[in-house]
Amino acid sequence: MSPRRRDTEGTAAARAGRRAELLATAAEVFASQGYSATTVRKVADAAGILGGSLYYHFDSKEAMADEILSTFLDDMWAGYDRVLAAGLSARDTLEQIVVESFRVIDRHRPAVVLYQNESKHLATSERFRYLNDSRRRFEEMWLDLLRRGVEEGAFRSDLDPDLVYRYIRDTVWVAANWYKRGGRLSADDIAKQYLAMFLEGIQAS
Amino acid sequence: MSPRRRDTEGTAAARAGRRAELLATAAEVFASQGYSATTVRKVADAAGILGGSLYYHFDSKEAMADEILSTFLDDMWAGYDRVLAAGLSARDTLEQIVVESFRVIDRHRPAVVLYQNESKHLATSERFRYLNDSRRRFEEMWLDLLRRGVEEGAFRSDLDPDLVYRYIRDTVWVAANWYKRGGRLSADDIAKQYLAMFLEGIQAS
Amino acid sequence: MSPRRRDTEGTAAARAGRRAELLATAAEVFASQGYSATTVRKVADAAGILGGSLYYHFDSKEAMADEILSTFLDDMWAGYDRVLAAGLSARDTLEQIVVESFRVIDRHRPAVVLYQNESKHLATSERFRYLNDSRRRFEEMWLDLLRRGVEEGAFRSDLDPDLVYRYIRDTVWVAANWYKRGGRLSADDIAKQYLAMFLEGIQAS
Amino acid sequence: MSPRRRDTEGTAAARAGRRAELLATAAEVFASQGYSATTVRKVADAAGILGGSLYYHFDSKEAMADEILSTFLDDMWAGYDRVLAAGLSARDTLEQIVVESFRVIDRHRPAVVLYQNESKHLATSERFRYLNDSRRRFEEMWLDLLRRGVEEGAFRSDLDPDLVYRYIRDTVWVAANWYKRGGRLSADDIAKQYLAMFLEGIQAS
DNA sequence: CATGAATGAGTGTTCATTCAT
DNA sequence: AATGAATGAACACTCATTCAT
Repeated sequence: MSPRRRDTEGTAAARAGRRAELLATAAEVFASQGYSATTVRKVADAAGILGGSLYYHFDSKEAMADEILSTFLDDMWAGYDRVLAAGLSARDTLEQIVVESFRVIDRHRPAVVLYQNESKHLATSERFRYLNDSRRRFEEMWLDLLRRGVEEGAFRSDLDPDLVYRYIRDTVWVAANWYKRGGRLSADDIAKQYLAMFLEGIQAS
Repeated sequence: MSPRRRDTEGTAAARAGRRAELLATAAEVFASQGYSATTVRKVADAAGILGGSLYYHFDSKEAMADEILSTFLDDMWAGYDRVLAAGLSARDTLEQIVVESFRVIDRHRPAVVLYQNESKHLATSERFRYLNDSRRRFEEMWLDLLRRGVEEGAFRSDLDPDLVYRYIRDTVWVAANWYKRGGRLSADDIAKQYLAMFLEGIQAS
Repeated sequence: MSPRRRDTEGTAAARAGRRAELLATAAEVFASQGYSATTVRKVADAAGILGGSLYYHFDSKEAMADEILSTFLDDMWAGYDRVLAAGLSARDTLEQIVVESFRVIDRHRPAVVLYQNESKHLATSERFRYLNDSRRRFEEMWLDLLRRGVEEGAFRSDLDPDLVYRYIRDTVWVAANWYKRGGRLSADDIAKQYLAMFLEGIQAS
Repeated sequence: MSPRRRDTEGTAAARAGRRAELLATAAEVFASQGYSATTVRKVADAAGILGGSLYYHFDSKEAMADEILSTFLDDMWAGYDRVLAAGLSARDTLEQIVVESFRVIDRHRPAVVLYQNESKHLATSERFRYLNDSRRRFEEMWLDLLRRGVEEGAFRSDLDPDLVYRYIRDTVWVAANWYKRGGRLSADDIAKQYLAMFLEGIQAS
């Protein structure tokens, strides 16, 4: 490794680090104020620079949202794919997927909130077509999983599959709105209790 | 009833009707595009009038959101209060509250979506203080209900009450995002299945 | 005089009375808020009717200003012409003109304020050309009067005539801004004291 | 003085200079068209920039008026205070105050016109409370001065003090409407002749 | 990398005006 | 005579974006 190469790497890494910092800030502001209500200036203020200066790093406000969302989705699918590749039973897969989901929320909370609130709207633009792709793959994954669980005798057969899908999907992801890293309950704690409710319900047995 | 009185009533009713029409349109647009991303002109377009004409009926965009939200919340609490006054067991109360919630979603779908997405943001302004009041009352009602259910031996005691509260709250209300009146499943159908999942879980027994 | 003619006259008189009432109201509002800052609705509110209803009586906001100003100017010139026709000395003429001016202020206070504040701006439009005509005639009248007074040995000759003209003009008319009918000093009282100051100054002799 | 400090000063001075330029332009337009009838775009046009660009420099149209008026009033009172501190006789003080007033008109002509025409209206808003404060202090100063002049035997005692105050106040300030820098008569020339008229009147002696 | 100044399209809102009733 | 509802142009102001420095 030549010093020159080290310098270049150092610079590139520094730049990437700055990008990541700015994106984290932007995601936080987008999540807390809403994408549309967030001005570029607010993001810049939160980052301690002037509005125009963000354009040195990003092409547009949309580009920031794009990078925030695609980073989150890539990470999410990497985790899901690991689980799905493990060849577990439907019940165990569901467990792992839910656990993985709360870990993703832990790592990408503001991005998840942004996704939750704005993906429907953003997906109308060509640039965000992948949001729809992801959503469709997500839906297929869950419907397959639920169907398999019924076949394997693990899940009840008297419930509407679409409804069950939406039930779990909504419940898990909307939790990003209140989840706080380092709070009383860890992501894994929440996953465990949510799973208990999904599977067994809240009724005393 | 004299003709004159009928005329007056007709006029007043017509005016109220127009307001309600415009509010319904506005709620629809706010819900589908987001409050902040919705321009007053978009609302007016959807209503078939010009942007400025809305101001004959309403003081501001905020005033429209205000009326939409307070109408919905008033109706919701009227329903809840009827249930709570009936003196049912915790389990039956939960059932009725969930059923009532889906009926409110049926009647006020766009308002519920608006509430879901924007109340946090809107509540920072004095005018929408009642949003916070309602949220607090809502939270108390649920925590009381869940505590009582545990005492009555109806609900499991091994779950975190705050978490259960959020679980049910989120799951019910977020359904407003996809619920469609006149779809395959009625509001009561959805309530019934959601209750089954809340209480018994999706696991085969 | 036939009954029919009396009816017609009665109606016409009533209509003219309503016009005059509305114009008085409009003048009051124009004077107190400024022509441009006064909305048609404010005038209508002050008159106890709705904004659109004013258009039954007047063609436009400008038409109201027009009628207010021309009525005032006509009355003012009628008074001035009476004075000028009397063939008095310059000194006595000045006295009478000043007295007459304060009487016009008494009768048309809001119109005078409107004239003071807006004539410059309004006079750019064709419709208000008469404002410039009046101003020019007014200026000529005063310069003649002052010149004659110097010739007659009544007025000092060491002062700039233009300056003296502006001095008196401004001082008299700007009083409309604070003059109140029925106040401690009548219009004639003020005229007398102003004349004392114009002629003799405030210095003890 | 280090180069760095010089740079910083240069930049700050340049910014202040731009502000002052824009304010001078705005004052000119406000004075000639009236505050309310002046659109922000007209101001921007006169400054050779676009409407929105003004908001980089100022928070609002009101903020411009605020800065214009407070700058003028601060300068005026600084001048008055110098005169008042000199301990002159009432007569000499009056002379100096009038001279100073015309110098202020010379330096702040459009601001004075703006003040004249709009202060009554603007002063209703909290932000412009200082307009009322200044007006009150101004009134007290004059009434004190006139009373002292009578006591010192310099001014006539047969005139109404309030009336004399208004007479002088109006006459001096309304001159801002026609005063032109570099015209036939300098500010000091006008002051001298106005003083002659105030003190001795226009009557030949 | 960042700033300061500007752009220009668009936003919520106002308002003079119209007109069927 | 007056109302109620609407129009459409204009307004103050915002904001994503650009660019010379």
